[in-house]
Amino acid sequence: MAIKVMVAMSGGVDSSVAAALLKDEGFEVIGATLKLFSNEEIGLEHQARTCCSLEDVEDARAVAMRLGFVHHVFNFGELFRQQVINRFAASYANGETPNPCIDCNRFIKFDKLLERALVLDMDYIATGHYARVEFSEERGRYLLKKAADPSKDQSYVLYALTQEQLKHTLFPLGNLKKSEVRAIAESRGLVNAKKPDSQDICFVKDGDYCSFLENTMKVSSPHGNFVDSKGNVLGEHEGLIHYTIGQRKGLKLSFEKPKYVIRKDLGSNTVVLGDESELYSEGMLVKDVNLISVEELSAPMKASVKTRYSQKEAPAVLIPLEDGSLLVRFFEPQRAVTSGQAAVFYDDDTVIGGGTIVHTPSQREDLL
RNA sequence: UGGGAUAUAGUGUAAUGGUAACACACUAGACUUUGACUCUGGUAUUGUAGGUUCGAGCCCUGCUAUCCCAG
Repeated sequence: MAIKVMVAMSGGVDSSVAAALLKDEGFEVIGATLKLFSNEEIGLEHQARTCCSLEDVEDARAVAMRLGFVHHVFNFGELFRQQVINRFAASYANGETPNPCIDCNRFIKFDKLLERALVLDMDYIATGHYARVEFSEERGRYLLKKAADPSKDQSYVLYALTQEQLKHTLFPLGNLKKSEVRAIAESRGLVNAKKPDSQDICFVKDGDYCSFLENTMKVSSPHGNFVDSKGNVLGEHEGLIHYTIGQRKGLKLSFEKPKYVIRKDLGSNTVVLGDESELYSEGMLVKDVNLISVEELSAPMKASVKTRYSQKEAPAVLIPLEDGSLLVRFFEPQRAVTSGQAAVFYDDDTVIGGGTIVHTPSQREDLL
């Protein structure tokens, strides 16, 4: 009997090609497109184009039809709002810089969608992510690995997957290059072969997350002062949510040298500016840790650590703490380590695990 | 309404009298989970009115503005 796979299809080229490849390999494929939000919900005109627009659903459906398999649309709007959008807003309101894609993977695609797939008697779900899953006999564990194409690797946003989830997950694009994927789409005559890569946060139109937070989510972020590390007032800022650690542009202030956001203080509603040199951290605390390649960490371990998406990994030591969080010490101080962002630990191309960065300079002293 | 000094892009500075430079900011684009970082471009005829000179930001005069000292 054929192995059954549900492919999460966004309407983009990647997930479409993933479906095509699985079909070629003889899997019994069902396509599923998730309706995650409505335009009204995210403060847009009914007609406006977004990633969950009707066009995208139609693209996915067209591909499914062309390749000859069934296609469903699931409405996960309520869940998406709770688990992704609300968490995103809460994180910003708390002075952090969140990564909603990770939550979407963790709570929606690889949780609720997988659950539904299993209920429908599927063996696996598959997505168009650029990453690889392997089972290690030696460890008796499923491993998450980087994609063969390092420039497209998305293992960073998948660090939160559990063994149970990985066991039922396929990433058909893990060994392909983006150009190869486009070529396959082209040769199959898929409608979205030339569709631009998606980027930015899918539920925020034009990258304007500030107005989304303030107008749609009603997050209040009053103006306050820019100060230097000594507390001298340098100017007025437009609300904490407008800034992230390491930010240089958009401060609307000029000095002899470029200034960067080195800290945000929720209590005093101030944004602290400083020189590039003040951005570096010796280490950080990581909470909500999910481990993949190992069951648990009982002793300090060396790893390469990524503190932001598309940022180079840096060597560090992971030190397990009693409450399950990790203390991470870098070999070389790292730039712009930011609360709310994910820290992902690698051993070469294998994901050891990851978690959420909790980091404020004031904590640095007692922690390190 | 006494004396002195200065006046160059949004900001801070540069330019032996010879066709305005640098940094920051802003802006366009690339990259991008981050209007982030980074990268590549773009943006002023020098407070104002005259004068000297082949030629003035640079010299001279008036005006205006600002700063300092004295009141």
